[in-house]
Amino acid sequence: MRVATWNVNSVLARLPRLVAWLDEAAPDVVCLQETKVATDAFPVDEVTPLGYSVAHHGEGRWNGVAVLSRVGLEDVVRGLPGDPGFPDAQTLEARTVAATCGPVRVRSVYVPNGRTLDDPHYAYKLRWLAALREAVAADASGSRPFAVMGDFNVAPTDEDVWDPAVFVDSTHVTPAERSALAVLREAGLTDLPPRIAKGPPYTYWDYRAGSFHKGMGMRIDLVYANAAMASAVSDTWIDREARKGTGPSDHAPVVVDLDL
DNA sequence: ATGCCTTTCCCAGAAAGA
Repeated sequence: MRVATWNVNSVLARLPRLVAWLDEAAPDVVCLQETKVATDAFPVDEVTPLGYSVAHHGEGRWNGVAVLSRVGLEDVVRGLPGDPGFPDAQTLEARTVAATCGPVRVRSVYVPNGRTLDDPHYAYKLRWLAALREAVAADASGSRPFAVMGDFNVAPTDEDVWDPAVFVDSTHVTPAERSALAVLREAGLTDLPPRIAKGPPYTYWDYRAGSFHKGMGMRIDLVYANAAMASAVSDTWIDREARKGTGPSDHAPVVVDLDL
């Protein structure tokens, strides 16, 4: 079984690349982030011919997450219990959706960016991660294979950033953000390390300044698996090919192969 | 110099991304 996560940076703008990638990589389950369309505006008709059912949680211009599955799609849960919201609890953003796909359960996440350390968005990011820990606790400690995967907007270690000096006093690398991930793992989750194919295991490269070709990347798209899933992993890899060519997302997919 | 690119809103330029 193959599961994957990919921040597509607009599912409509990425549709040709997404369909081609689904056809080629043939994942059984895919978590998407930054769909940037309303819940009922997901291009379902474009992926059903490939065998996928869709659970989408969108809001329009920003954010938006989905689970695509060709092995069943049940018990869909949109949103996050205890979501702090931004800028307030009355304004909830579409940043997570969970579903059971055959033998596994997955949760697609698009963690808030944080913007800058003195921005209210940064405090929101930390509170959102704390709420996520509570939301995944039962699945993480269960016997069914489970993973929370997506764009965490945190580089877990300095090895996950091309130049840590550039990120001094920036979001994505602070002790508080990394601690929030550690607390999340304490729920019973393991960060699946991507196999090193060529160079560092980055999953994101800024569109600007030729970052991809200069190797200026970060590993911020993560798969956090519980024990039942981690023990079944046969391979974890980053599909750098998807970041090449015409009209790519700025993120590459992370793919996990399972022997269940 | 605080952009360099891409996407959305929708046709002008702002906001956001990380």
